[in-house]
Amino acid sequence: MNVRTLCLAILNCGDSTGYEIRKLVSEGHFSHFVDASYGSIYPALNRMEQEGLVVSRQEEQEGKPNRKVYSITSDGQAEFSAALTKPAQKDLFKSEFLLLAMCAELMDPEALSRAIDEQLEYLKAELALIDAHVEEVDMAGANWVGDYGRACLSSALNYLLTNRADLEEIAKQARAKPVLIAAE
Amino acid sequence: MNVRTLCLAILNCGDSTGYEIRKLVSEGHFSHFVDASYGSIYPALNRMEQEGLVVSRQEEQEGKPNRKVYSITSDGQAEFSAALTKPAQKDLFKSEFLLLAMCAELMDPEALSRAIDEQLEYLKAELALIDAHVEEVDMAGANWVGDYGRACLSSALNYLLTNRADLEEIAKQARAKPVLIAAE
DNA sequence: TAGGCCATGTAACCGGTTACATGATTAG
DNA sequence: CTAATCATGTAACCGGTTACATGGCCTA
Repeated sequence: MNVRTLCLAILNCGDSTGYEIRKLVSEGHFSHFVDASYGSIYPALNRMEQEGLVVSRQEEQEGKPNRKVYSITSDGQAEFSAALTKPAQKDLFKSEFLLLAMCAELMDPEALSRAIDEQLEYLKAELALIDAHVEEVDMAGANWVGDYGRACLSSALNYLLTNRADLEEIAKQARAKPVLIAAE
Repeated sequence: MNVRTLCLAILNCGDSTGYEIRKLVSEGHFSHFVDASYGSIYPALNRMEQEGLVVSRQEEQEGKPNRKVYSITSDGQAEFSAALTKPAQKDLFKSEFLLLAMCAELMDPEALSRAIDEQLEYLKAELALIDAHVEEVDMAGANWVGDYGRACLSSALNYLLTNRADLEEIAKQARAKPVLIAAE
């Protein structure tokens, strides 16, 4: 899923500006499963306007800069539909924390404990964000997606809380033993 | 986490070749939370050898091409430790499926059902992979990480199985009603 | 005999981020 | 007076992927 299609998806739900799209995808209720920055959103919007997939109008505001409000066209909707029809890409998940956890035996116990604390905070923050966003959004799918996210995050959180000691034990015991590599 | 550090992490667990590293990170037991391809692994390994973070030796094999086996040096271990000590990057999660789900009301019900089926298959396949990998690996952290993954994936799977009908209903009802956008 | 696995590597490309430029307004 | 928010945009950079080149061996 490239930024282009992402913008179409959001504009298909209603008119918006580049600024608002960025907020949605990197802080708002879309931010849990997509991301994009100004540097990719604005050029994408401009190019799509040239191609006739979206149109824009200037909106003046008092005390604030002008907004450039984009609307999706029927061509844009067609392109978006086409994107929806073909099989979705697989989820992408990258976790530095799990890499650390995998290498627990090589880690300094304190550094590991710190990493666990941070992961715990991160998971809690994500859960809180979902709660905050779901309230303020009225898309039909949003609640469903919110609950999906809660299910995953809370089971991760729960696992981490109840099993962190086991992981920390691995780091401690490895530290107690003489390092194997040195023995070779 | 860049490819460089990823290679160091793996070499810190034991000697390996570029070919093996790629297998581990994109098909093996690391593939659930990291990824990298030949085009980034080989250059990273070469550069790190120049910098003295790793060393290599040729190993001849009968009936197969030579292997270039890399070992981490003490300089490499130092760099890796440094990377472990500083706060880990947050998890990165991108999901085209959740984007579709969010836009359920705009989707063709059949396309949505297909997407759900595919997501279900994907989650099952990931779970099966974990089971397969955990058996063949002896790293201390691997079981812990495997269980973490199972916790997340199985709750996602479970949620999807028990709640897919609700999502499908959103798509169907939106289709039944006249499209709102057209009414504007 | 075709295709897949082993194994290493490179070059072109690309989708994106980071950092910057600009500038008014409002809140602390 | 400072920092943040609103708002749009660009240019340089970068980390990575894709696709290709090479070539022997093994399996269907």
